[in-house]
Amino acid sequence: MAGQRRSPTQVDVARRAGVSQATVSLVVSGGALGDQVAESTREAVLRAAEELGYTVNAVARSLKSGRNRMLGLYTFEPVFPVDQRDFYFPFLLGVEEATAAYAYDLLLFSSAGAGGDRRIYAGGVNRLKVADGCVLLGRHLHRDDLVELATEDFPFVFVGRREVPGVELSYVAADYVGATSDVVRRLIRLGHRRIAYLKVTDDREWTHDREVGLWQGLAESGIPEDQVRVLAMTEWAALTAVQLREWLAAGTTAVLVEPTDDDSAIVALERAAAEAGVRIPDDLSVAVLGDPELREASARDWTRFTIPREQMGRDAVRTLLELIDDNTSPRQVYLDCTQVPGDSVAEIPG
Amino acid sequence: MAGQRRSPTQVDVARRAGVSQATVSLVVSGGALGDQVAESTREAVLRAAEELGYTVNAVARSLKSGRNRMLGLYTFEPVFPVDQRDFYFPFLLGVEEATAAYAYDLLLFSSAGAGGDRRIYAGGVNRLKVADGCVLLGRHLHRDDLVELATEDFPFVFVGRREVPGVELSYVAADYVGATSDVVRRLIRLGHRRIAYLKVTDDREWTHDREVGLWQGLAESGIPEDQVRVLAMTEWAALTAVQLREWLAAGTTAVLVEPTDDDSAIVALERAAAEAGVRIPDDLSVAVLGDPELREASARDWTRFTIPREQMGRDAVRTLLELIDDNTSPRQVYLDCTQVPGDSVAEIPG
DNA sequence: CGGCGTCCTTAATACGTATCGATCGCTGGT
DNA sequence: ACCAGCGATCGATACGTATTAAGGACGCCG
Repeated sequence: MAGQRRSPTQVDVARRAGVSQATVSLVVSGGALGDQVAESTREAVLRAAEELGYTVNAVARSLKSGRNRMLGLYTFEPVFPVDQRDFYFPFLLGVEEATAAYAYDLLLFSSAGAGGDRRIYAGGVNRLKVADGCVLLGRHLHRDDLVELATEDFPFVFVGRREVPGVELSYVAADYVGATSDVVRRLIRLGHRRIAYLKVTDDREWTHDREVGLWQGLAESGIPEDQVRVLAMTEWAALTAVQLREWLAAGTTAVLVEPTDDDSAIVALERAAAEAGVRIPDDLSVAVLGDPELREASARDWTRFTIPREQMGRDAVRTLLELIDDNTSPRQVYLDCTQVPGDSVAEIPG
Repeated sequence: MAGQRRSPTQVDVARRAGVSQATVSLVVSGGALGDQVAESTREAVLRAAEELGYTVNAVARSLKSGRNRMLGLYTFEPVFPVDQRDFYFPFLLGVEEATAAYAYDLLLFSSAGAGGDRRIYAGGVNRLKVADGCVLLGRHLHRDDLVELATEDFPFVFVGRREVPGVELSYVAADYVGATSDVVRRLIRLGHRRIAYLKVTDDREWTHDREVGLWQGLAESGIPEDQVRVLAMTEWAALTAVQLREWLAAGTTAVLVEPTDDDSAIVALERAAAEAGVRIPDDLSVAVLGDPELREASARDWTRFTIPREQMGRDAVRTLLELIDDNTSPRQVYLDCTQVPGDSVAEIPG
């Protein structure tokens, strides 16, 4: 029952077929030279392999060739994004789909987070290398790990723009700059002139890009920058009914909101508006700079843009395979977001 | 930029530290003998490793040890169940969770289905063996593959009961027999005596178990078997308004429905009932023998039972690890389903 | 000063495969 | 009869690590 019998190797097959191990390798893995094996020999080998129940040892093979036909997926998030409600789930979907399409297998590095903090080089070992390359994911990344990965020349692609000083990374990102400036230009076109911006303090790439998009949208519309009131996340305690009324009194007609993990900004804004008796969009237009989940938290059809998450996953895989196969230098890919009109933005008459 | 530089090995580190490769191995992988390395040597090695950016090669390591700390997940379904609406998705969730909990990585064999039909032994190669063991999934399995897997002594666990003549498999299954007999006994208790049963023709384990549960429930309630009218799937064309009225006329008060991939049985039944002017549950009680998705297809809260899918995934992993670590003989695990009262079953007045 | 044990390090080997160069047998041409 | 040429096969080696048996340095005791 429980023999734990060592599975047969090419040597076993060779012995049985009366040929050398090299010949067995030629037959079963038949590279370019696989044709030059005599038909009778091939049959003998295959029969022996069949009888012994031989199967190729993928580990040994990849030790030799350095290739595995496996792509890794690693996430810096504390828990692996398999939950369908998770922000990251669509990325996973896209990655899986593309991986399968290219006839690779997908290795989920779930184990990495078992002990709390997610590090690639836990215990000095880089498990990622079992795969031919790796797609990375997550907000809470460790830049040191990325530097180390890059210096090792290990092929990887981040989903989302990530910058590390002194290193050129590959990533597939949503074009937040373009999407945000589109939103701003649209607001201006609708007659808005004074705008508030609820910003995440944590100054990471995604926040930075939205801010750049904001200024860019203003510039392109010829609106001076001092027409914008920026409220950073630490100041959210200040996002009260009083604050809202004050803004309105000062002529503010629209608010841009950057979504967060928990979408608390949107919820806070909605609550403050309700308290202040401010109607959206009649008294105040609101545009969300992204694609919040907001299952039960808010039923409203916000004016927003959606991030092409599945597509980002697919493109990450494609880019990764280019890195691996063509050994090209790092690439940065940007994908357009899709504007969703929604009903939280109104026109300012005349 | 794109040097594709070979990453440093223990040999490189050894050279730089002025010791042998074996010593490096002792230091970095420090087995039981790791302590017997002089402190000065250890420091020198670690420094050299640090400077070279050495990381252990997981492939080579597992070639040596025969272990990988990877579990595989393979599905016989045509497309990998990453879609959240998929029947199989919760299994995946459970498997992933448990895998991570045990600090293993999860290898999704997505590639296997790229060329249409899913076979484990595509091209004579058993890719599954890269992993230490494998969880299997899916309705459209190839029993030959299972036989071959079993004869190879490769550890694997099926999610769902699967039987193959002459081989003892491991699986984690939902207790369909118990759940169905519970439903039947409940119907009897409510006064139902003549019952119809809509059965999937394709006689597989899951159908068989429900039928066994049906007869068992009847027997335990002391109801003769001829009180049941079985309608197999091929006869669904017969599931018309006329048929329904005929049943009612013959005294049938309840219908058991086995769910299918597309839940077409339920939809067909609901449509026929509407056509015939038969109200559920007033004129006819309906119990679903399972856990249909039915997103838009039917809004009703059917009387049914739910399959503990995530738990099955978790238990599959646990069982698999027992097979691997303790090298035990095959195990079969059954998990209880949960009855959901719903509102499609009514009492028959005394 | 020899013998012995302790502690540290190393050489050698195995894991299973892929691949290159070498070899061997054979045919056909001159 | 000899050699070129070719097709088929094999021997040897490398991939990077873990492990075991053996070796060497050193100190301690008699």
